[in-house]
Amino acid sequence: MNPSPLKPPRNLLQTLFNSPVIIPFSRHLSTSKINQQNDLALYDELVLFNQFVHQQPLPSIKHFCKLLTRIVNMNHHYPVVISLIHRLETLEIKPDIYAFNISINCFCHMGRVDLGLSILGRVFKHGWTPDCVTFNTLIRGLCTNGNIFCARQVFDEMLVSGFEPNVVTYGTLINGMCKMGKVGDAVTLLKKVEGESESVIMYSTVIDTLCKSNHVRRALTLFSEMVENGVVPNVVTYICMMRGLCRFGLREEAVRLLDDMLCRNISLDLQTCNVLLNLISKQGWVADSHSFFDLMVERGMNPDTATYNTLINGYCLVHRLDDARRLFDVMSCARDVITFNVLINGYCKVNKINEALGLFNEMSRQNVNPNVVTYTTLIRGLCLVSKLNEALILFYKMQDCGETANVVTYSTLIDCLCKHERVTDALSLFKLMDGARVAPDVFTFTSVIDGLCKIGDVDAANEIFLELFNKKLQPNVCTYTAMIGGLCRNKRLTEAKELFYRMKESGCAPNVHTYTIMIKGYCRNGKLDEANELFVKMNESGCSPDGCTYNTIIQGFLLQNEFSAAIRYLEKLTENGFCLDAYTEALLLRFQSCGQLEFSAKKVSINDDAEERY
DNA sequence: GTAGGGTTAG
Repeated sequence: MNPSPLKPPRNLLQTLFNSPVIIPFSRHLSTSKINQQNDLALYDELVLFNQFVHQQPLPSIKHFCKLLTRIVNMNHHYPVVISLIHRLETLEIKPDIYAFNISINCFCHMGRVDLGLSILGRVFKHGWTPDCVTFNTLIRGLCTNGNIFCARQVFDEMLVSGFEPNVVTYGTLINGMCKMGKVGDAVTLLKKVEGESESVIMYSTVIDTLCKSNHVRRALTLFSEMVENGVVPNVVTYICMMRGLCRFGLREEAVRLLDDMLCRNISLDLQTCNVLLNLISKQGWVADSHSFFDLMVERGMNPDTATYNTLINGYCLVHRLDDARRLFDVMSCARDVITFNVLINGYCKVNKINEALGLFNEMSRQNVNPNVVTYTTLIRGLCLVSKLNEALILFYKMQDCGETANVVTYSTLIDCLCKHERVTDALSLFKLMDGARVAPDVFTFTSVIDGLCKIGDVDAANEIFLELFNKKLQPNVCTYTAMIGGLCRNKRLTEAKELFYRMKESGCAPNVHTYTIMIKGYCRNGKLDEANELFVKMNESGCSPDGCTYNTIIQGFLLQNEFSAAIRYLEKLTENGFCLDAYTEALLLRFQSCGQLEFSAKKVSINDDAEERY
């Protein structure tokens, strides 16, 4: 087979270095593959480099540096640039500080900060003076490689050697500290440079880190301090702050921040508006997102399809399907596949499968092609209304239509089959994935593990659990909880306990479901002291019990005739505004009627809908 | 050559 004329030969560099003549190369622009275009662009630059090398007199090092920068920016060809610089040296073209900085940057990006540092030594050896960029590049490299300590040392070295750090130096170091979770150090450093107009970037970095590490109040305080210091927040600052406020459901503060931003007349583009709109919509604050939408229009912005999709999704999230539909009908720009998917998903979530299917049929009339998401959404919708066979038919139909099922499609079906106790069907689908070359993810594994546990086949579940590790996947809290639950239900308490502690050791925090399942396990095995102990522990580790946890522990005590403890928990349940479930209520009545328990059931609210989860 | 955020659906 002939090699593709579009691809440079593999030993390109070698050829170029050894060749005294310019290599002829015919270009074919018909290619559509991006990587081939990148190869072409690189090839062109390499040809140019080769021309430079053979020019007399030689172009200056500046010209070479410009070329090298282009190559780096093109597609991060760091090793290529390193070898080109090496080639310059063999040709006795003296590198300047620019060339050294480029080398350091390349080495840092290749994860070889050590080599970057050795370049610094060579800079001194050649009698050159490093500049701020030299230090900044090294500090950045050290930070991204996790060596904040060394980065700090370079920074201190800079100070004692009389080099003046600039805003970028501080920004780089602050960013590094934030990424390493040392936000306190970052704030201290930030205080040293506050007031600089460019410090908005540093403030944004710290604000973002605070928000992402659950310190949204501290972020808000820093935001105010920043404004007081005369630093004007920009769109980035607002987006970071808004995301934090939305994540913690602080609606009032979020709306105030949005108003503040609009008052400042900060120039907003459509894309930024869509990002903000998405944040508000995802919270289900439809009234706020709609007024923001109106404001966008007032300000002369033309909402695009993404704007409408975001807004429609917001209405769907709060189950206001009629409003979502109205927007869908009146939208002033073209509907795309996402518009349909959003609304179809909205209908599916409220079990309106016929409306969802109606929209699906509407798609072809409007010349919008359904994609894998459309099919997966509908499959999920069908499963939700227990139409499993129809879901399976659609699964095969989508593939007939040329749409390939992906891991989400498989996982959705497998999960639904498991939940309907059709574990054998789920397993055959699970095995089918291998042949279809679709790699199962942690969600797929969790569904299968849970399904097997629920039908009592804990050994099979455990095998799948081990397979997950073999596939280099990391179990999440649901995976662990499913497995622990299975072990508990099968009276394999010691193994369950072991896994519970192993989960914590691996850095996966148990949630309310995990704790409740463990508590139930203890209760069922008559270990009420340990159940009690864990109940206290879960509170201490910041995980609040829910109604199900209370019901579980009350049932445990009642069944062991530990009535006073049961009543104590019953009171706590009431205090915290939770309800009894049907089973707890029946137990209470049973013990009351045989005179073993004196308790007025009137004091507690009973909720027949409260489900027994485990 | 060096510092920050975000792009709608399962």
